[in-house]
Amino acid sequence: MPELPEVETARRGAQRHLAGRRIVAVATVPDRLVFDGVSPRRFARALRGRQVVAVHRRGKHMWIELDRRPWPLIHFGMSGSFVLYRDGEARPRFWRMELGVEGGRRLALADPRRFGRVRLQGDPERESPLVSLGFDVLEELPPSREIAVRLERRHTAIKAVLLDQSFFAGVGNWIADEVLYQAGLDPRRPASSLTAAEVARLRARLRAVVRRAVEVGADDDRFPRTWLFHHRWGRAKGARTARGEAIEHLTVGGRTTAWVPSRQR
DNA sequence: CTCAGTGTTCAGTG
DNA sequence: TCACTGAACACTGA
Repeated sequence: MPELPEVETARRGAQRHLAGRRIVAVATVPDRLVFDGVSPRRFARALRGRQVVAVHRRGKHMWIELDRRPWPLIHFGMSGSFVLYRDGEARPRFWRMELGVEGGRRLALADPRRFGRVRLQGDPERESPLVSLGFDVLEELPPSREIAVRLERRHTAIKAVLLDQSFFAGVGNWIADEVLYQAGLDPRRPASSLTAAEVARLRARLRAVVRRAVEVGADDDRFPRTWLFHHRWGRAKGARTARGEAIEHLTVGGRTTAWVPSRQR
C-alpha cells in the first residue's frame, strides 16, 4: 500500500540497512517497463562499487544518495516494496532489482504489478518528476491559511485536490478518504467552498493521520480502531465504521471513494 | 471467469 | 495555459 507512510517506512528500513556501506553486487531483471529510461545493465554499472550515503524521500518518491552521481530514483507504483534480507536467503517473489552491500545485507525491490519505476538521475531534486511535486505532507505542511488561499483557486472536488501530487505530495486514496472522514467533509465538495475552519480541520487531520501511520511503521493493524481504514474495503452493502456509521462508496476524481454520509458534509 | 485496484501519465476537451 | 476527465499501463486476488 505505498502511500507516504509506507514509502517513509521503506526509506527508514533501507537507510538503516544500507547507509555507509559499499554496494558490492547488483542484480536486475530485464524489465523495460520498471526500468524507465535506463537499461538494467547501465543501472547495475552505475551502482556497483558505490557507497550509499543516505536514502531520501519526497512525496511517494525515494532516491538513494551515493558517493558518486547518478543516483537511483524509485517509485513503488501500486504494489512495490523493499524486502530486506541477508546473503544466502532467497530473493523475494516478483523481485525486479537487488542490491547487495558489504556485511552481507541485501535489499530487493519487489513489484508484482509492475507499476513501480526505477530511474537514474544526476540530480533527482532538480529533475522531473520531483520538481513538480507540491509540499511533502509529512515534512513540509504549510500553515492552514496558506493552504486555504491555494484551495480557493481550485474548483474541483476536494478529494481530487488531495490526490494531486503537485499540491499534497504523498497523499493517496486511503489517506484522502481517511482525512475527509475524520474532518467531516463530503469528498465531492469543491475545494474552493471550504471555510477557513474546515481547511484548518482538514490540515489537522491530515497531519495527524500521516504522522500516526508513520509512527506505527505503516503497519495497518496498529492504526487506531476508530479509523475508517479498517472498514473501507467491506464492499458489502451495510458496511459500518467502528462507531456504527453506515459507509457508502462513490467515484470521485476517478477513484473509488469510501465515505460516511451521516458525518461528512 | 470477471473485475476492481493503495498510482502516474498523457491525450483530449472545454 | 489552465482545469479537468478518462483511458492506458500489468497483474493479482477476491
